[in-house]
Amino acid sequence: MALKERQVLPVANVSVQHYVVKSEPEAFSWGKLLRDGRTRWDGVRNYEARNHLRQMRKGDLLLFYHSGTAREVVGLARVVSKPYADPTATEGDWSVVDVEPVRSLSVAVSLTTIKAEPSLSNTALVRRPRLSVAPLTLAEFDRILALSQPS
DNA sequence: GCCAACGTTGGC
DNA sequence: GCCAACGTTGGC
Repeated sequence: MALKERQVLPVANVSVQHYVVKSEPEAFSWGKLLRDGRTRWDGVRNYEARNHLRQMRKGDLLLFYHSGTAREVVGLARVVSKPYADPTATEGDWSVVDVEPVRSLSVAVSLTTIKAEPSLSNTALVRRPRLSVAPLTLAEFDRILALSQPS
């Protein structure tokens, strides 16, 4: 099932990297990204998260997670720019990428579901709850997408 | 709303 | 360079 998913993605090759990005829906929601069609993923002020942003390439795939009240993965997005300097930063050395939605997940995958899944016990969502931009292995990415398929 | 986790800052 | 204080994030 996850394989079938990947076949319909616009960019599907082995060099694609996978990440999870978080946002509180009150601050910036998946729905807003769908409406806007594209956004600049700015405001990251954590070095580890920034370094992940800097490693991103065009075509990399992002799971979009709602933190705070929702606590679920709700969408699939992709990186559509190289990393570049965050124009909202008044001091310091921060980076952004531009992001576009690919599609909403059929069923949102809750943090509860993710925590109950043994194969996902090492994900940043479980182990690094405060890290807002984190890499996923292909297996983790595929597993979360598989959990989003209605049975 | 609380608080644990944890990253950052600044005094020494 | 250590570490206490502080601020922020995000789960509960």
